[in-house]
Amino acid sequence: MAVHNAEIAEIFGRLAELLEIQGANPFRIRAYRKAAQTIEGLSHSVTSMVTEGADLSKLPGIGKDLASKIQEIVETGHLSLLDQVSSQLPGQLAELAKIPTLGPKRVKMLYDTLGIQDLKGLAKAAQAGQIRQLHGFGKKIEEKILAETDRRSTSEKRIKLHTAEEFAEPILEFLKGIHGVQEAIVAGSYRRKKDTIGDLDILVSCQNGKPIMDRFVAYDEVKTVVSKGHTRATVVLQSDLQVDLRVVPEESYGAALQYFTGSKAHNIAVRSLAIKKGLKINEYGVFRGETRIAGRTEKEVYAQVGLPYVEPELRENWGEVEAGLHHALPKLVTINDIRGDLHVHSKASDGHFSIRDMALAAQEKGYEYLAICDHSQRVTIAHGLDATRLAAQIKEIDRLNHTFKGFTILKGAEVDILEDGLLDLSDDLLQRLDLTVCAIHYKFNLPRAKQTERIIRAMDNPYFSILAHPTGRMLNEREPYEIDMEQIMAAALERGCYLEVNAQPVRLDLTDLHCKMAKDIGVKVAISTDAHRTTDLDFMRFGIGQARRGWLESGDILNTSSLNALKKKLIRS
DNA sequence: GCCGTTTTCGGCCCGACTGTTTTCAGTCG
Repeated sequence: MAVHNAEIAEIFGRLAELLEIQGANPFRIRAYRKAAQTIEGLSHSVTSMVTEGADLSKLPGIGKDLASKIQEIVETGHLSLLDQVSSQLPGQLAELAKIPTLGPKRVKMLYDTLGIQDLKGLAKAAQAGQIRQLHGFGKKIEEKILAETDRRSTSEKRIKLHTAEEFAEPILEFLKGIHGVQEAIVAGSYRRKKDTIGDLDILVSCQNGKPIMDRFVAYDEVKTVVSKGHTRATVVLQSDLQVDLRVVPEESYGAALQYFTGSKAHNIAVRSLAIKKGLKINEYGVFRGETRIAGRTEKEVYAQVGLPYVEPELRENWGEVEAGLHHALPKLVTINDIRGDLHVHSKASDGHFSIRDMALAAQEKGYEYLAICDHSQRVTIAHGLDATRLAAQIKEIDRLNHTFKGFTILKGAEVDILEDGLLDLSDDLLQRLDLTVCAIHYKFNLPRAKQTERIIRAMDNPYFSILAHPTGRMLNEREPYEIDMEQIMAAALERGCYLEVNAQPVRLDLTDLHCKMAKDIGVKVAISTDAHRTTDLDFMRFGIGQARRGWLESGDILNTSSLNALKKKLIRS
């Protein structure tokens, strides 16, 4: 049984958390965290690297010791050191440390003095007023713990980027309207276009922060004020979304934006570069001794440490710092590179608009083409098309195309991949289409090897063009099904097939890391909205964000091609 | 535990805010 990268990362992450509570050397803890991150960001399976005899200690942040620990995990499925540490400390202690105001030190204290091991015990002790009596604790901390243990039982999830926009944009408008505000921007993972957002980090530049803080905490959606100073404040909205505001003077805006955009790991890497150059970077600027030598723009901050501007989507410490030093950063795809959408629905299946309306909307966006891909017959819940209805749709599209100039509707279908890997429509019919997007809609729970085989067998069909929403995940709703993505991508490359980055905010599937894997393997992807209504075509921006996080350039994307080039690429050899 | 254009030891990002203190540890981002 192959151990996945995510599992190895998880083991190191858990170990780091427990070691932290034990009070181990913080830099040793950081080493485990960094290793976890490195492994999570790899596009190649560590298990196969071990099998191939690759030297793991060549990986950044992984030395001799961690290399042998990885080997142990790959070979045995677990890490004896973690087992040993877990036997000394109950595993749930790490969960407690995730509660605001509780960190490793306080969790250790609670465990040592009151024997608290889990959320339940914590809530009980807080209700009994035991916590406030401990040294270093008090009434306020106890109240916060109570509030949090209450809240935990109701909600606790990262929200989708799309949802975050709905909160962020109005707050931004509100802040921009305050007298004295020069610039206001949402930084953090929102700016890095992560698929989900834990909280909103907003940065404002102005000369005097105090009045802005006063207005901010009085924003009408604010439920509680967690903290408030002259330059930083944290509030929680009615919706339980946390919003952090940071105010800096204009001359520090770039440095603050860089700092506040993160990621944390990226910032550590950049600041380490600065140290080597005898510089110090903080949110106010880049300093040599006491003198500020940069800070107004992000670009000049990066320039001081010998880096070109790094796009926010790349700032994950997934190799962008090294690439920047070697002038090898990708020129990321932008929404303007997109020439068409290769997966949309019409009301023939579960869409809400006619083919003509969808096409007009796509043309309005400046696209050259749009592929209508309604569901196939098996997907009855979406009113999938059988052979007769699809044949009629093909004729309709041919007719409609005569009415458009400089714009082409492509004939497609979202074909269900049946359990045995066959496609849900006959080859006779499929060959009359310009392309197919093929997807799994049923039987999500096959074993990994079977599911992988199912998809690859489907790709054997000469009319398979694009694997749609390849992992099937739905953010906060459904886990991805088990597949060997590397094997699938290699198979797609071999057969002249493509993978989709489904731009639906709830899907964003492929993930960012999968995009990076696709680039490494050399298989191209289609960024498609899976639109069910005309306005859904705007989801393209989320797909673009995801692709950019995966280092993809215009040339890595199928639908940046002109219509003619696209048609050639869709012909399987 | 990692790492090296101060290289095999001695560093490791950096500052704001809170609560519990009475000068600062702990937490957070």
